[in-house]
Amino acid sequence: MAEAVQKPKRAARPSADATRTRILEAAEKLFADRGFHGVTVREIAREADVDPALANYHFGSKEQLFSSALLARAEEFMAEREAALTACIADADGTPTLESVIVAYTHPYLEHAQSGDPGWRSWFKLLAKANTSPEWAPEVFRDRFDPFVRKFIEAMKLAAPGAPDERYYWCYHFFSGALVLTFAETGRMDRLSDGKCRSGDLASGYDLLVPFFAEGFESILSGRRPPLGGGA
Amino acid sequence: MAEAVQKPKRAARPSADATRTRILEAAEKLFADRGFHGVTVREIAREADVDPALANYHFGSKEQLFSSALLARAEEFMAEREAALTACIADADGTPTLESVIVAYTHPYLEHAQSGDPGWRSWFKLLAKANTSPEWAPEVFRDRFDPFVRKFIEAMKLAAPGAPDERYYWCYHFFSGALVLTFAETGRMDRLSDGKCRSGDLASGYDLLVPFFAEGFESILSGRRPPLGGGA
DNA sequence: TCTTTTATTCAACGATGAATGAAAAAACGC
DNA sequence: GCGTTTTTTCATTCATCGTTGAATAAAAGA
Repeated sequence: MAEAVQKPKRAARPSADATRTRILEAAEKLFADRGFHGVTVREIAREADVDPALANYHFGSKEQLFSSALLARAEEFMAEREAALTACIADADGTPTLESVIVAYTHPYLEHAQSGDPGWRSWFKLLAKANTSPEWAPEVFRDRFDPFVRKFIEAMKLAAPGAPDERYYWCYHFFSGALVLTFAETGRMDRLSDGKCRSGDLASGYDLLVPFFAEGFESILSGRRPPLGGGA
Repeated sequence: MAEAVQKPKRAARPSADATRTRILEAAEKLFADRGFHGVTVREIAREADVDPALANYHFGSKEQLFSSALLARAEEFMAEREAALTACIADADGTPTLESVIVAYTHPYLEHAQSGDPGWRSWFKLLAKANTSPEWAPEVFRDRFDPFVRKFIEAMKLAAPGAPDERYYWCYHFFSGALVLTFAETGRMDRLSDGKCRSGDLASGYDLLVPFFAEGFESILSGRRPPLGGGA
């Protein structure tokens, strides 16, 4: 268990919390850029301008440091999104539109990306890397992310009931792949479009992403567009 | 430059090519599972059952070995897809449907995943990891993947002309995020659905993915569903 | 103030990383 | 077969990894 928060039975020395924060921020940034194995504890310490031994002192191990970095913003992020989702359902008396559910799920990404705190953009990159390397912090996915995703899928069922169960999961899967990649800002689009399109222009991406996936979800879940049937 | 194929001015010793192949296969598998920095050259050599020095002898460096592993199947894969795309356009006299373009782009994934050669499934995982860590082999993306993606986007313009340029890029971006994640088989869906849905059932995923994205593309590119406009 | 707890520094530990160069072995052209 | 080239082995290069323990400093409790 990552000791992200030391038990404060006695008041912590003022600079200790600051040290932990500095290490976490450095870890977030470097892990986001180069992944778990691409970064050394010493690099993180250098970036945070602290002694290398402090990373282990405060977080126990490199693995726990990674988990702590991923977890740090996950709590806040998931709580916000869950509140948005609950409100979205309540506002619609239990029958929200697909688009409103997608907005509730997605809008916190945009908000934080534009919040002025660059740490959020790093964290989204970290999330993208962890998404294709779940072995780095499986417990964070299991305990923090998965439960919220299940609520999202329940909301999708409220918005578009009656489809076969597997379709909700596959549709979510497509959606999450696109969403996570979009907010990872890999810069690929910039190159492909010769600069006409910028990965960092997340507002434009968001404005297109929401209707794009609302339509995709609806066509599949309503059965308006049937599965191909030729894949077997 | 990765010497994926040694210049055969003299016939190579039979076992030399076999050694290279064994190293490449081991590298493909291990890099796919744990990423570039998560694997050591010694592990690859052990998996391939060869001396560790041979990896450097045949490929020059760990980085070139990674590039070679990513490149190995890329040539064949991209050529097939390009042929499919060209045929799809020609068959429709220059005005293909969105769905047919998506099928041409995507179907080779499914074919190889079901080909019985498990190396392809590893390679798709490798692709997914490289997709969020393009710094591992930037030249492969630039030289092999990007040109084909540009052709795909041109085909989308034939199928649904007249939309603002950026929309094609963003739509492709969403699509590629979902596609790559789907064929990476992370197993996340299995867990989320309590086993009701299997990541490895790529035929089912493909059958839903094609209509899902055909509809998403169409709604955005035709302007039937306008961008949100609230993201700024 | 004195004791206890918490935080930080510093110097190491053993293990392992990628890569290399020289020597040995195997296949080749002739 | 013989000389040449290609491939393989082996020992070793230097650098660095994550982590630890002892010593020191700073804060907090009494």
